[in-house]
Amino acid sequence: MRTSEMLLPTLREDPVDTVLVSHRLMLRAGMIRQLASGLYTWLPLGLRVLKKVERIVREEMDRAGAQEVLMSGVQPSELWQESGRWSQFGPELLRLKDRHKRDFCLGPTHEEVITDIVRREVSSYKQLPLNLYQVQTKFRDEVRPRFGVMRSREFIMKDAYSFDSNEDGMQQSYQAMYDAYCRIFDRIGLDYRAVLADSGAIGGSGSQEFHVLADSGEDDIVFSDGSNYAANIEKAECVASGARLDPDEQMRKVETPTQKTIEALVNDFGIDIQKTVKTLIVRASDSCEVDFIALILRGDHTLNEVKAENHPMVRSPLTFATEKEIRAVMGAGPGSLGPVNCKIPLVTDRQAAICSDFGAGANEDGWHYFGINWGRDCDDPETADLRNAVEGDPAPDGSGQYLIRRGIEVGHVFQLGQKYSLAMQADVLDENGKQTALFMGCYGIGVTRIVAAAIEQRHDDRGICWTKSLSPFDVCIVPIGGNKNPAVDVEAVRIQNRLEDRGLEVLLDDRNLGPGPRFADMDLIGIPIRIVVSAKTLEESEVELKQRTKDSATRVPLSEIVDLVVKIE
RNA sequence: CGGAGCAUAGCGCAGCCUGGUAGCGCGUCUCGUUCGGGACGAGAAGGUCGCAGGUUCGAAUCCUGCUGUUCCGACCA
Repeated sequence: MRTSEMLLPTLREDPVDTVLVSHRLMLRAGMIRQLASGLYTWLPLGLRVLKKVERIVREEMDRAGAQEVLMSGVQPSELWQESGRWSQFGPELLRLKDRHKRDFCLGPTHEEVITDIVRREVSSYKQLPLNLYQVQTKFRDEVRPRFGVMRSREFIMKDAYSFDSNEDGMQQSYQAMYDAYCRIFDRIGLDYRAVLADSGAIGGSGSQEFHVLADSGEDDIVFSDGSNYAANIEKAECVASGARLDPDEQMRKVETPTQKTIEALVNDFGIDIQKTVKTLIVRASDSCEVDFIALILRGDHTLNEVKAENHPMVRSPLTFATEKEIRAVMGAGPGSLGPVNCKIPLVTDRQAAICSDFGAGANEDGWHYFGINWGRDCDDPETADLRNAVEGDPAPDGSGQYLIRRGIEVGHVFQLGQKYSLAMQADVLDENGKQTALFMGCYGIGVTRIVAAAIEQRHDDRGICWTKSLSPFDVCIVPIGGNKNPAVDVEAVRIQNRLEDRGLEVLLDDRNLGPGPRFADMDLIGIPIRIVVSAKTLEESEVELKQRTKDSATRVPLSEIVDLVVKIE
């Protein structure tokens, strides 16, 4: 390929309104252009990278025994009503009507469609296990698309679905996908971690996410410094550190006319923040006899909304009480709430439950109690894991302490179990001729997001630094001074042909520009190997070889250049 | 959905306050020179100033409404 014939609209200046390096570099390198909020056109250079990712994904999925299919991006509402998600999904599901006024949606995922095809076409356990995947455009009407293709509304995802007749089989299928994912991310060359995850609204039992570690990531990933334990902060278990001490103080009531926050309480009374608790009022689940319950956390901790929502007494979705509701049930406003004389059920975080001699609101405006002790001043608490982990927390397996890093979610594997097969009557006959609902797994990889994540991890101040596995071209050739010495251009083309004969993808930068802008562009678009052909080096039958991530170039005899380049990893 | 910006040539921006011929840099096109890290000269093209109303003799500029887009927050298999 020649740059003179390619649509390669590189930008010299930084585009405005780009927060992420990857977004800025993808625009500058001419990989993508924005069409509308959260919608992008992939230009030739970007598409080449995208296809590299897709190819690796396909090869490893095929190797793991999955079969590729392609499902419609537009889906009929009936299937979604059957699974119950037509009403569960919010405005993120883009709904539309056809000319006959029938309801459809743009598929944000394809569990319903795949379950439908399998229940129609698969009727016997002998046809299992089965794993079907596709590489498809998904659409989710994100509230706030941002960061270029990192969080766009339309994006390409590889989604796979496994079907087994029993739970054991499902777990084997899940493990096979987990292993395939590791191979995929290894081959792509990402620094990633597999972490435990909440299965969220999609439902099911086991779930792990694959995260690329990057400061720009949107998720907090919690690791143990002493073992392989790693989890999304949504999921990372928090155990109580230490044990509750015996009471030292008597409970006393203190007037706190202006102290409505933990911070004010700590500042104005000089008490240890770890000797305070805060009280949050949320709507109770339908199974409770009351409308609201109170969640208690230690003063320096924050509520983990996913954990809270998963608690049987808490309504899903998590709904905080309004100030008016709080006053009605508690008799005091937020800022003066606490466990003593609390009129509604309490659920207390494990760590808050081992506090002693602590301070909390008195459920009376303008008053707090200090020196509170569980069991003496209020009931012994019903405990649960409700808070977000913080660095230094003990790991639940006792192996060490938590560290927290940012991660970009690029893959997610779920054991769905029978959630969809039961809702949609996807059954097969088992060995005994008995109807049994399928055990499913689903497995996603954010293909477009991987391109951005790879750039987040591999770039410098001049531009992108592609790994060999993702680079849009293997080598670029920059001829210099061809206008003076025609041998330069002749030799550049000869090298190009010889490299292409060896199976490499070569970009020849034959634009009628000075060397400066061409070097800058080749650095920007990140081709890992650069060959410079100039009159100066040609006199000695040599060319210059430079690797994108190395500081200096080397001189190589013309006769050896092709063999040498082929060998570079 | 709350809050805050922005919208003028392909890109980046000035002009708006104080109404009166639409500008600058980069890029693009032509010719010539130039070729080891974003060259030089000469010439040229390119704009319903986001859209719709209003005020005015006259609106990019003032007023109203709308749309798009970005950022912060909430949200997010």
